[in-house]
Amino acid sequence: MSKSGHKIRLYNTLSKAKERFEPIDPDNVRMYVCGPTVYDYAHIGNARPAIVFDVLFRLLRQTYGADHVTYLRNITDVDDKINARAARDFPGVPLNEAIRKLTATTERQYQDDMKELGCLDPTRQPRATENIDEMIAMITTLIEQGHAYEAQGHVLFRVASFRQGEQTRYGELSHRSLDDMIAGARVEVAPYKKDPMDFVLWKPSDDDQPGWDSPWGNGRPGWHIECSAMSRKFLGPTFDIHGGGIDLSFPHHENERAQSCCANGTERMARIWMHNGFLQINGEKMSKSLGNFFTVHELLHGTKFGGRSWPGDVLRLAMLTRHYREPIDLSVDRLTEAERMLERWKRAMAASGLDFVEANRGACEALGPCSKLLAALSDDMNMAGVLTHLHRHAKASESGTRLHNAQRLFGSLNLLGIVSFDSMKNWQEATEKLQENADVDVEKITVAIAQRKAALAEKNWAEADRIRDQLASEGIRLTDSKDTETGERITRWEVVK
RNA sequence: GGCGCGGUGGGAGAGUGGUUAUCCAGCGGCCUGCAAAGCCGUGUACACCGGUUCGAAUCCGGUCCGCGCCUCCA
Repeated sequence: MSKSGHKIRLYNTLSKAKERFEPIDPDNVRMYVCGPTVYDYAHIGNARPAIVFDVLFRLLRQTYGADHVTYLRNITDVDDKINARAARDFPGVPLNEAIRKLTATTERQYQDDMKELGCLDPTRQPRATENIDEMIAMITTLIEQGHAYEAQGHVLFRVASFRQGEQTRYGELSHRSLDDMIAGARVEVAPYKKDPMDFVLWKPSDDDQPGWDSPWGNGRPGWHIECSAMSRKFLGPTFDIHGGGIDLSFPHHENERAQSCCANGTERMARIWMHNGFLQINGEKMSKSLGNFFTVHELLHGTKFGGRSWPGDVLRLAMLTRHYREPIDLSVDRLTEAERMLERWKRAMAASGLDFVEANRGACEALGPCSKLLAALSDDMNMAGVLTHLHRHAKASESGTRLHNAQRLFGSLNLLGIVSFDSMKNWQEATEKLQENADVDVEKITVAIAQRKAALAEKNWAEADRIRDQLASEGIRLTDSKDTETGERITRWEVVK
């Protein structure tokens, strides 16, 4: 049971069912998510797992306490794509230096992008190149225990050795049998493999490739081993949640799991395996060849998508308008709808008496989510249910119990990382600034409103409308409302951009 | 070829063996001198064909269509 009383249920790819989430250690809930390979700007598809698991991170922090959750997201900075890109972008520079430059810049871009999307920093973001020793140690163990073998400078994992008695365990996660995989394999099998499914743990490096000394000569790790080595180092042999995109379930996660269980002598690597669905653009798979490939940076700052840029909070909300396990279609319509929703919520909060000034920071940040919303979120992150409750609070804060619902709305949006005290403060200041900076004569407007009020009192509709139209032509919009107590007409004005 | 996922009203998107999802748009009404905003009400929806059932969009079988993975990929 969580400290705040709600029960979290999560869908486990391994069991193909929603499971009650029971942390191994409630004082240290541990989650590992596969992070980026830093060779280029993150594309918008990369943003989905970052956002989805950030929401889960926030839910876990809310449930078990902010100091009782460890979220690890790795940085893959050794990879053949990186080598190729470094050589291309930094010709004439020694490869190691070129790689360092490339990965450092790309990683910085990634961090900036994710921050703009409202993602908290994971607890740790270990780099592969800083944990080569741990990988070598793990590979050594695997060889010693007969789970791996050396062949022509390569070290390969013996897939058939991941078993329980007579029962092979390889394929349990992605739910496919070894026979199926071999039958359906379309890749040529390297001659040094004893079995077609065996995969690389370590491979030799040429002089023009990054390499590290190892018992098997100068070489570099295979892709899968880094996650096994780093998760063990920072989270231990068995942890609570392993996340990533659905495309990673095979072979990456299958391989990770085989390596870790064999090397650690454990039955399980992670208790729950979670996978987010793929992102599409206007109904098509995003790919460079289709010309519908967009980076997070382009969406945030460029004009390639829909002819304009999109704020991080809008992108985040749009990304959360579909259940994380389903494919999501990103389109201008979806973004526009998210933007309108968000705009309405912000207006509702501001109009309901929440004032985002520094003096209120502590009180605002202490506001929590509504319990029904939390229950929906805890049900395998049922965002549709979450959105329903957000709408309810927005509606109620516009009409009924205003302040209370605005507080719930803020507390909920804040939990989801869609708004924060600072983002609302900036929004509020920007709105005020728009009024202040606009080239308007407040005195004149005040007089005009008074004149219109007088005209209205005489039921001189024509004159009243003329004044309103005149102001409208100057970019000032008047809106009337009634004082709920006295019934008196209240006229507000705002600058229309 | 193998494995898997999905097809819900004009659009988005949940859920569920019998009871309003929700949001946007539309329509009707309230409020308003009129606007704007807001409020209330409103939809022949659940790919197709069979089967189980008192009752299925929800369970079972089949068909069609779309998609993903099996190769770097979030």
